[in-house]
Amino acid sequence: MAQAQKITPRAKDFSEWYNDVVMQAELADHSPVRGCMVIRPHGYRVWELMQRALDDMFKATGHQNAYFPLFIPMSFLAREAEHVEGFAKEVALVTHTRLKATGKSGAQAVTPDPESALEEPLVVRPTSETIIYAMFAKWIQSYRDLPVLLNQWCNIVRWEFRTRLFLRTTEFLWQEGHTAHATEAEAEAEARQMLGVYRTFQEQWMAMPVITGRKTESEKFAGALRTYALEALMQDNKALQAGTSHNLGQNFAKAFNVQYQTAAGGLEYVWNTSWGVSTRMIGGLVMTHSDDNGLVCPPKLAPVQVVVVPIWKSDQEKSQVSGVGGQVKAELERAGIRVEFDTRENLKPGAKYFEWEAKGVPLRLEIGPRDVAAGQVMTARRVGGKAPAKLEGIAKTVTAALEEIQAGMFKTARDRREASSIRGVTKQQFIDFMKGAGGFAYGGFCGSGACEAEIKQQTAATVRVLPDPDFRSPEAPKTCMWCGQPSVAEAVWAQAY
RNA sequence: CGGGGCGUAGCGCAGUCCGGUAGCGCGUCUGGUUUGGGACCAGAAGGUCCCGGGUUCAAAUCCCGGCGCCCCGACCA
Repeated sequence: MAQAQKITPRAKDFSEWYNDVVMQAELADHSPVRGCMVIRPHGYRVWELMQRALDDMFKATGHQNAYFPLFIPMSFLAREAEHVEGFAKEVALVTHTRLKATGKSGAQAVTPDPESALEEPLVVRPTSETIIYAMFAKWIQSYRDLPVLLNQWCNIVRWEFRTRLFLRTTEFLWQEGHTAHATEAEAEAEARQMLGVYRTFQEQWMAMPVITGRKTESEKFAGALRTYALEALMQDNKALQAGTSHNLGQNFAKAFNVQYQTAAGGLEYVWNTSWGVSTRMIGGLVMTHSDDNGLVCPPKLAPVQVVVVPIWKSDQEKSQVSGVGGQVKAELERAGIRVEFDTRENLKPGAKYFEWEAKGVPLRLEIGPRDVAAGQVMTARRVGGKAPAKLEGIAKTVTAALEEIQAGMFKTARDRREASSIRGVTKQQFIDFMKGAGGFAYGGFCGSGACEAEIKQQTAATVRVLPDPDFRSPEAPKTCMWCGQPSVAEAVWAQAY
């Protein structure tokens, strides 16, 4: 309820709009702890639906779930030089194991008991490579033990300066896959495979178009050999990194001594990968599809796919439409559709419409006396118009409509992204583009970190990915769009979240 | 860590300049009438005015000192 508040229009203030949509769709709320969020039932349901789809895909590609601890010995983080460098600035530490009463009141009533200081502080995991590979070292002896294909669903903590609901919070939920392989080629194939899984999920479930590709040195994961990523373009033309997959090489294997005996009797380090997506995707979902009326959710991830709203005047009409509404609900449920029958009597139908629209329900069925008489319901799409539908075969009609909505959302989002992309940019076009509306800019790149840094400094744009073949321009650029030196790869730039 | 905004009922805000003991809208509760795009009438409940000190006969309001939140930038998934 409480639908009277207005959502700030996107055009007025995109950040405010985003906050309003998240809050009014009841996806999440701010917690008493700065930078942390509470994921509310409606938002958590979206996450559960995401988890289920992804988990099925992980299982189908041979992975098993496991769980590793929240606490990691501080020294573990330090074992891989690049890794510790990457995370040192944002780890939370556990230094004591108990509190002591001070006799004061309020916030000063308790204090860490100095007697209980840990000899070695524990870090709250910002990611689990170190503790997982420490365990892999115990479990892996022979080439017969490989590959190891694990995943865990968990929370992690990164102490961020500035946070935003779902997009960047101090604590967030994610999954992290961790694998060990006998050869570099296998590890590379795994990293690429999982990038493909993410792409399938984001395109087909989230209806969010992504560009896949490789990260440059400056953007890759701390400790990885190579990082691959998926980048989506939000409605404000800023890019969102929606997932990453890393070929870790033997960096962690060497740091944690993960070795195996080969068939020939030699001793080799394993090759690792890690890959993850997080609740950040929910932020991506919001900023890809939603409008000034609230959340727009693709049917496959909508907690409520269909809402049935009865309309009546007299008691007789009420019992009539309620009967039909109940039947429709039951029939849709039998067809596996997530449906809500909104029988609340204290709200007028219009108020219900606004509420369910803010919550992103893709399809609404209105049933009034006139519909009952005509053997039909009125269908109203969250995005798109109203049309009557025969009661007979309603489940089929609705299923088809949901599929059409899902496909339509992907197409709309992809068209929008393409309309905000330019290819083969020159330096001046690039500067103007980034200063103006922004979006994805494709151009030649010399590969130098110096060029990258200068571009970032002058335009706030970074290389999002060196795109995979599916996304490259028909003609490979010959020179770096910035410095004019020979291009080593096409790159996609954007200002990013 | 810089720049901006803000903290008063569950939510959104007015009142602060110019001190006089707190109000509006929405929501909530009760009863009744309503219901094809945000219902109406009547009644009711609900507040340490962010915290601490100071000035004053009197502080939401003035002074000093804290704390917290949001937005923008630097850093980052």
